[in-house]
Amino acid sequence: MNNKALLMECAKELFYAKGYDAVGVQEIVERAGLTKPTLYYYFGSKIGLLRTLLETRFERYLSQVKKAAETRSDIRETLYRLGEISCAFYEEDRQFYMLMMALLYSARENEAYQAVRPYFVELYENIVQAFEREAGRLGNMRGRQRQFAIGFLGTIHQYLFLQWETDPEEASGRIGGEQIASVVDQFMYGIFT
Amino acid sequence: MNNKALLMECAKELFYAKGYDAVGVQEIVERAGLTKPTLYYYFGSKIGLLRTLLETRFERYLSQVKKAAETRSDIRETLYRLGEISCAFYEEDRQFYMLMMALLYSARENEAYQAVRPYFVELYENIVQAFEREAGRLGNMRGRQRQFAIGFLGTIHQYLFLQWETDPEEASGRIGGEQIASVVDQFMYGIFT
DNA sequence: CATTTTGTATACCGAACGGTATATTAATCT
DNA sequence: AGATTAATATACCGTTCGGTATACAAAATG
Repeated sequence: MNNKALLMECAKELFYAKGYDAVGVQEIVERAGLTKPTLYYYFGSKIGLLRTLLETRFERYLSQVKKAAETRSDIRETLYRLGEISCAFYEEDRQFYMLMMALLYSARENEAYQAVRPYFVELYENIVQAFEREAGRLGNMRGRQRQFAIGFLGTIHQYLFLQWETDPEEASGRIGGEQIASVVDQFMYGIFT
Repeated sequence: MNNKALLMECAKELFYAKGYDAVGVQEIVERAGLTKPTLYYYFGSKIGLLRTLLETRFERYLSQVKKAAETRSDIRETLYRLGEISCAFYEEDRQFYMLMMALLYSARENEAYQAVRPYFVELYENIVQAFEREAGRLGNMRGRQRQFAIGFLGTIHQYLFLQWETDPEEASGRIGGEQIASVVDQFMYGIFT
């Protein structure tokens, strides 16, 4: 692992454990066995480091979501696929997933929140689109696509958070596909009745 | 409003807007038109201020939850009641509610997280107890009371978060009781099938 | 009225903060 | 080989951080 990647990994671990604001630049470079100018050489600033970290890790997830949300198929099928993708993203790096959620829930005026926000907006809008297309076909959503999108993302996250509380470390292995299906089913029940 | 209450109010607003770590003691006292020794006179430390704030506002909510969770009645009825109490708590001070949630989602090693944690543990354990009693009557929960408790709290929060996203300020007025009922119903469907 | 308690301000502390000017080494290019 | 660029370190910057020693005023208490 080169020093740039090393710094991102160390920063991720510390941001996850102590929170973005509570971690100093000094602390990050010490963990990496480097010095401050090296960090500033690669990232320009502390927030630049966070931004690069988010970009690197979130982009692939987002592109998968985009593809799934654009694929014309049954809405239930689309939601299954989105659930699977999200779980895979969670399993790939649980710490990173939880860091993202913590940032999402942090204060609006905070730099760290503003750094994650665009990614979640894009994620959210892709889900909205999926419901939007379904509405064009069924016409029974009464403009509640945005609520459904938030609700769906919330439901998935709630399920993953439960997994996390049960077993934070990666011991238990993959999450079963049929479990995701039942979560989606439960969500669909709440929506279409 | 006396200076102690004033400081707590200013701190709440700033913590909500910028995050606990991102707010300096200086900033709090400036907003209140006071000086640092006054803050330290009342609260001893920055974290002491947060702790006092949480204690003051959370205790009443918690006592209501306790009462509702202990009351022997149909589980559906109990969950309705808990949903109502939680919504009332949210409406009483939306900023404070969102601050609490942000703190709950913040990093484990963070002082601020450790300050809210006990309250959520107690909240959570009261909900577990309610399910526990229901299990004693029905015996069909297979030890999943803890999961149900997290799931229930998550569902309620998800609903309130949706409200918040739709209208952060207090314009829209009270949330209807029948809406809460339908949220609880949806949750119950997921659990008992 | 004297004394103690409560509440507030001035002025300061050492430490840590994010960030940088400058130098040096290691690798790449011509 | 010489020049250039990329990558790293030493040592420092001013600012802000959480917190405090001290003094003083107002209010309560004897």
